Amino acid sequence: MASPPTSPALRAKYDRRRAQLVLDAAAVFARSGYDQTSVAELTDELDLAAGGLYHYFAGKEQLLIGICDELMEPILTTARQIAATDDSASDRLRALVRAWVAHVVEHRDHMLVFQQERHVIEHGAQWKGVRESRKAFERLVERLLGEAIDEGAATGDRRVLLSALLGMVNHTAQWYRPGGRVKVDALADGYVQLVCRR
Amino acid sequence: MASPPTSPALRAKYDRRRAQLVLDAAAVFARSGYDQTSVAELTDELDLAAGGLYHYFAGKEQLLIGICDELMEPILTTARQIAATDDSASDRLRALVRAWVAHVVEHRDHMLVFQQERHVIEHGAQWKGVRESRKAFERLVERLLGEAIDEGAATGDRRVLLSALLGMVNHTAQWYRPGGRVKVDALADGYVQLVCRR
Amino acid sequence: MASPPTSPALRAKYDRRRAQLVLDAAAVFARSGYDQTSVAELTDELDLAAGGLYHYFAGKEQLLIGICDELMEPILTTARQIAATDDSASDRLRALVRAWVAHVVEHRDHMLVFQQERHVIEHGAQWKGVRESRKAFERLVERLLGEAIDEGAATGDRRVLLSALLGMVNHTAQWYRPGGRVKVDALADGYVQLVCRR
Amino acid sequence: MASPPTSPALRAKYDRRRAQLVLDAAAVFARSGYDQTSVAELTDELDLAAGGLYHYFAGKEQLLIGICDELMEPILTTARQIAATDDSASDRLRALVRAWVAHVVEHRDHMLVFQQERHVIEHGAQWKGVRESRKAFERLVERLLGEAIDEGAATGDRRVLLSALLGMVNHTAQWYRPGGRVKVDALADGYVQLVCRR
DNA sequence: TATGAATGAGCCTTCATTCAT
DNA sequence: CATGAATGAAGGCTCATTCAT
Repeated sequence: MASPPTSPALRAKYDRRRAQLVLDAAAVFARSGYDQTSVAELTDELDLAAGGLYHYFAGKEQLLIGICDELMEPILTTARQIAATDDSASDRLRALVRAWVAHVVEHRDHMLVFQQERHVIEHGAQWKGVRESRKAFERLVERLLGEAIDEGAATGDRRVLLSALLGMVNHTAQWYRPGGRVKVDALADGYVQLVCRR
Repeated sequence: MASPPTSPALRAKYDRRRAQLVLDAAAVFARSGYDQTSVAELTDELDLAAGGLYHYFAGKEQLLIGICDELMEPILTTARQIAATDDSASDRLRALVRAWVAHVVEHRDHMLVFQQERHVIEHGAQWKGVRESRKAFERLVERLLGEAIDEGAATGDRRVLLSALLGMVNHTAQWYRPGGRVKVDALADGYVQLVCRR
Repeated sequence: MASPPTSPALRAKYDRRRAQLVLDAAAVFARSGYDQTSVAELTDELDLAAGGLYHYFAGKEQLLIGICDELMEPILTTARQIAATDDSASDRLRALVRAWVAHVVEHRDHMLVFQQERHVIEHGAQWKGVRESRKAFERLVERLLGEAIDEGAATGDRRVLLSALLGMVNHTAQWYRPGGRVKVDALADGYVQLVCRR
Repeated sequence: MASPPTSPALRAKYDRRRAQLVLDAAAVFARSGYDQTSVAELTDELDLAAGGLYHYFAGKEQLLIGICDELMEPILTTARQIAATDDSASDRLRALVRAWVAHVVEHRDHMLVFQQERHVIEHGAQWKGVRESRKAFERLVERLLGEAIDEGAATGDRRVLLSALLGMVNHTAQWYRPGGRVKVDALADGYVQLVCRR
């Protein structure tokens, strides 16, 4: 892989291009499968020659890491901010789920790619960073659920509630299409009600 | 691939061995990844030489189909039987979710492999049968949920409830270990309560 | 490969079976191709299990050798007898070509298999015997042609006449079907006329 | 297989290389046998790494098709031109056989490979084009022979004469070496005399 | 003799990656 | 920066052959 340009102007252009490539690649992988898409097929769709990709990424896997990072980091940051407010646990939970569902819907391709390669990500050494982000996010949700239970806003086993919430929200990527009958916030609120009402 | 033996005695032995291979392969794939496990690695763990697999399966993918069939068919049959009883919708739903969660837990390996290869299964032509089974099962759950709503046992959007239930139950395979604190039936009942209580 | 039985009665039965297998294999190979037919496919058509073949032949190639021997040896013997008579060169040539064409037609399968594997036979060390037979036969035809030229029954370059005769007679296997309009002897006589008339 | 370059300059280079590979492969296969030569052995002799072949050909068989096309198409075109002239049938026949023998001699490798794989070519579905060319050529020769018979330049059964001519000319590849005693045109004329003189 | 499960070397092909231009 | 030809390791699969039954 070539090093990025050092001149600031060129560096900005380079970074823009790189980010766009991650985005486009996410779409291609979501549609055609990460493993099932060869670098040749990918670069075809990216309007790049086979070798051109390696100016921006050290390898195919770096693209996958880029996709996962774009998926995890913003929602983790947002979740931390929401969790840190003074609202009631159930209010913070609702806000978090809304942001989370919106993020999943907006990053549907990223999510689908992440789920395709879940097994690899959970086991490979080079995936530690992504794994840590996922775990941090889940712990955060779990803490909030615990507080909601303590508050009386939810009942049941915290671990079970967490798993249910993770399952239902993440599964959203498999079927939800924006612009359909169900609005994102309504969907998020629906999920929260399932977990919170007694 | 060799044809199966025609003599009944040998055929039974052949079928037993084949079924066991599917079972063992599910375990290997669940642990090491379907795509990440070469046939050589697989047959190593199956105590077979590389070519030996092809006496029982026409290709690596047939193994995957075998795994998916073992996963889908029994639960679809069971679900149909449960749905056909005279109990109330919420009782049938609870029974179905109990059976379903138990099946997921007992076939954890199968489930994890299925989820690994979900993208391929949803798109490949040779996967039509497996896809139909999945859809039939989901329609069945959806119908039951609709009845539960009509009965007043559940409230909310049927489509959303369906997706939530699918998400939470299937996600169970990612974390649940039998012999832990949470019992299977309690877990299933917990899921049903989330969906059903008002 | 198991050794043949020593008891004369059993040995005769064994030899009969072996000869029949060569015959049947020739038909299968002629139709489906020697290289394109696996031992499994072959033994299927021979009503034998895969391993059964190895009671009669040390390997697939021994079958091919058997086919070639059945093809070469009788015609070589016959040709030698014909060449040794006191008839004129052109009469002996006619007699030889008649016998030869009849042999090719009756052993069409053998011939087609021989031609399929001609390259292997011409180069492999284990094929020396078959090669020698072919060369001996061709030398015999060449000598006869030389005599026919000396006699004035034919004109032209001996080497060219030989090659033409070999080409036309052997090519017969590619198209001739017994029972058609052209009779075998007429065909043979036609070939001889091409070579002999002035 | 990679798609050919779109830029005209590169495309020309690509086509040149591809054509040269077909030529070189014909020589290798003629010597070592198409079936007996692994892609690894072939690419060794082609000064290419194992995978490199697949930039130019979708598979080993495409090489064979390329070889056969180079063999059939030029002679078919030439034969059509010769047949369309106003010369007498026997003159056209002589011209055709001269061109044909020259082609066989110049494409000895192609011819030997074609004959090696004759069985496959006559039966495989993907070989229809090559088969049609062969048949078209043979029909053309047959028509010319018929005219020669009608003209009184040849006598005998048209079908037999055709088969004889095909056999002798094609067999030439098995033994003729350019630079020997017999010149190509003399050889061709010798063949024509066999067929034509009364 | 006969069976068919099992072997394992070898095959063709794919594909992420490199590098001269 | 970009190209695309070339690499070579690794993959899934075939098949002649062996051997316990």
